[in-house]
Amino acid sequence: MGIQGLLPTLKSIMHPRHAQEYAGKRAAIDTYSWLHKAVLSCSRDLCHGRHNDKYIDYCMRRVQMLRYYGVQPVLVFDGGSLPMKSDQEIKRARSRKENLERALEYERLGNHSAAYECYQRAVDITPAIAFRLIQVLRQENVQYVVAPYEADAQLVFLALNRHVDFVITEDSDLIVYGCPQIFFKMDKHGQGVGFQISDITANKDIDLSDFTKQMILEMCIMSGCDYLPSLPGIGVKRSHGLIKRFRTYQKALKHLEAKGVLIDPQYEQGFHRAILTFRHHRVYDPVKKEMVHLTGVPSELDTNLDFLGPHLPQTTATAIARGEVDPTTFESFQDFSSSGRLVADSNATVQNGVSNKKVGFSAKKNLPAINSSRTHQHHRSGSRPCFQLSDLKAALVSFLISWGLVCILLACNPQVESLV
DNA sequence: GGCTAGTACTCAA
DNA sequence: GTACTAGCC
Repeated sequence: MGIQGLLPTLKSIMHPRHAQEYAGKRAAIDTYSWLHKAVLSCSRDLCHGRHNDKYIDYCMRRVQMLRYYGVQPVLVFDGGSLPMKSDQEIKRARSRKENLERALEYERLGNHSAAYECYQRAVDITPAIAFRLIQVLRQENVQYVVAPYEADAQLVFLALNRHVDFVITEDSDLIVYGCPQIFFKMDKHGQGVGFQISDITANKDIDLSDFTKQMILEMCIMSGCDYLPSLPGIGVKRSHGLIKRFRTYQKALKHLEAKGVLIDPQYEQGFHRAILTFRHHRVYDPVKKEMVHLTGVPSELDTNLDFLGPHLPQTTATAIARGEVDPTTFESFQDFSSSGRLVADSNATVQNGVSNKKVGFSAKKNLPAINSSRTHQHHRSGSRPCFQLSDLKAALVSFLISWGLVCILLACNPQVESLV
């Protein structure tokens, strides 16, 4: 759900941007935010378990648009859900079920437009739906990675470690996770609004000039987030005022208690957990090819981190990241059966790092989730490997081929022109 | 003024 | 996931 009311309070530092302004850069994409809209055009079929490519077309058009403007996309998918979010998941599942029942009823009564609306609310973005898109990404040589848990944390990991230059999303949580550069609300033409953490000191609505990263995090959690509901009557403005005055959430809570506000004893512990969840979320490191924390866990931290979700063995984490196994069931994804429906083979599971023979997607098996050689090329940190001459040649050849293709397409296909 | 809760919206023929 | 807004404190 993100942080309610956060984006409007940061309006003064949100600037209209176009995808072409990010030419030459690499973007990590919150694919869920695309899929969420993309499935609307074919929700009825998806609710009935029938395949419909429209949502794939939606995503691929955006991929092509970004590539056209010189932006290299890396699509990031959500993985398993966290125990802390299970209540929310149950509520959403119940709401989808109710909407599906309503849709079927409206359809029986012949009210197709009402049924259609309910189908849109009933459609669930399953790992199988994501997997269909991943198959196309593989064919089109588009880089992707499936996060072990929340995509948000994975997106920020890629940005903080310079695997990408910025993130494309609709979700305000990216700011809470500390993402340095975000492109919000990008439409099909490539228009959206840009956000840079370095501008935060210039914000007008709420003064964040002396706020540290930690204070922004605490302000956001206090105003209510996915991992902790806010105290009654506390939104962004009041939590900002409290953190500005008291600097830490502990002191702010003490002040509220002194004023007679009743605070559940569990609340402070929940606050601490929420902080740790944002800071140390489990993500996949495409270079180390293993699960790591978004930011390193200090050795003195003796808290049990089980609420971050279990640590998965390297083979499992890699199979998930590559989209070879379902991140929620660990079952292997199989190709489509003759009926055109996606089936997961229940006999092919990865458990405790011991992979069954069947695990692994047969086609283009050796294509990594994020091609590590490419990833290395784009490293700008101290650990950046040497840039090889063969890489330069390959890059030059692929650049010339790409531009040749663009020119041919422009000459033959008026649809490409419409992207401009 | 700020928060809450409700509604509407995202696609695209 | 978002934005907008009526109604409440």
